[in-house]
Amino acid sequence: MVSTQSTTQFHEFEPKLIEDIEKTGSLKTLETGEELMRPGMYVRSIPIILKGSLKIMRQDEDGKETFLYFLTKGDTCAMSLTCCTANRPSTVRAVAEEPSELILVPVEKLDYWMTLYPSWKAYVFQAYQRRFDDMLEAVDSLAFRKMDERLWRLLKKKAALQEKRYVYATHQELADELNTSREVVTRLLKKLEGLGKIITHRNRIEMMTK
Amino acid sequence: MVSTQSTTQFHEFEPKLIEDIEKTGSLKTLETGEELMRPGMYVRSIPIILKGSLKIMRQDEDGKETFLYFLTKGDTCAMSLTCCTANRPSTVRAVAEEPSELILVPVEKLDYWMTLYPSWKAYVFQAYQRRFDDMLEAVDSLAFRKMDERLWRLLKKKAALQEKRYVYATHQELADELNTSREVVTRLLKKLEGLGKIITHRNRIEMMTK
DNA sequence: TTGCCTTTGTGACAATTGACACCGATGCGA
DNA sequence: TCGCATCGGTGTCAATTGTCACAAAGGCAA
Repeated sequence: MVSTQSTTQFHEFEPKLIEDIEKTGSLKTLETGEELMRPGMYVRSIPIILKGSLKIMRQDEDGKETFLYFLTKGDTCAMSLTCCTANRPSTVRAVAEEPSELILVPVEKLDYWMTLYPSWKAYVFQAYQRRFDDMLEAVDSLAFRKMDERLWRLLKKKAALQEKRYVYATHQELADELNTSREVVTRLLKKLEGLGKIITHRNRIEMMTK
Repeated sequence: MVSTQSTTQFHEFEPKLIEDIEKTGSLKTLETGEELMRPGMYVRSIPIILKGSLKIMRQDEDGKETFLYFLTKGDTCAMSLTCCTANRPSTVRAVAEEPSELILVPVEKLDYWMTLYPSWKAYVFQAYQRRFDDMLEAVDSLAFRKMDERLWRLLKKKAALQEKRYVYATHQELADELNTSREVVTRLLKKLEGLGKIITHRNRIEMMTK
């Protein structure tokens, strides 16, 4: 049972639906870096993010990774939707980018609520649509941009997430998210620093432009 | 009005639905290379592919392109689904890979049939799911694989589409689909030929392994 | 046949990125 | 304070890919 407090932020949901979500959903808290999902895991519930953000990553067979997109307040995971309906294991990794809170809704409700609540149906379709856009942006980044711009955009996204001027990450962590090496990130960060876009600190990067 | 012939291949659809599709859908034929959709275009109908295949490409601002995935018989375009429901223009390009036939279903039916026909709902969700998988594979290709393997896999996919041992394409066309240069493709094809995987001809590549 | 356009082949070189080695700086805990 | 693990900085070199220049080969039409 979830407190009314947490779900009333979804204004577009019917009161009855919010009630249903609170009744059947369970609250989950994640620390920064904690995993919600990993490749191979079967998903039996749909997460709706109340607070914080999740980083969605794709892994290859050797464990190499690449960042796909962030999920933030109000978002839900399209992978969970597809995995649940097809009863297949996840093919992505979801990890908390910051301390986060989410509601886990049992899969069975997905379909049932779609027929019952128009707002739920709209929400699910909007989720698909947004994740499609996110995936296309990930493709753009990989296909068309060089590492320096990919890094710069990643930093801006991370800063925007928490609306802060500091991004807390080591060079190695950034390298992992871009599927490159730590040295390359160090070099490119120095370049960005030379351009006056950032100031590097230990474990932390200061963003100089909005 | 579409002939019964063409839609009866969708065995999972209820007879009533097939009837409805035939009543409201319009048939469209595409020559190889003909465009069904381009970025910026508003989509007012959902295409269901009856014959042939479509190549879905992503473009950047400068017109550079990268291949995303193929749609074949029975498939529908998830982009159309998201674009229609959100009433936004397309962000991808769809072009016939071979002579193709499709049914165009008016957008209004999308929602209506979802409530009416369980099989249509399942079809739409399956479409989302499959395109998600396709996008993930595109990301894998871009993020984790080098150009030689990307080229080899593209050739295999193209050969599999038509179940033939010849792929009809110039080096320039392949280069465009992989967002690289013609010279690189030529070099890598020579390498594949050296490995005995293909034989190159003018305008045509002969696949040696299944 | 001749001319011309398209396609393919290739050498040389540059830019980007990846890999390795190694060192210095920072910060924490014993 | 010392020891140690983590993090960041840098030089060198290699692999991959992109770019340019130019030539050869294939095929079509006058």
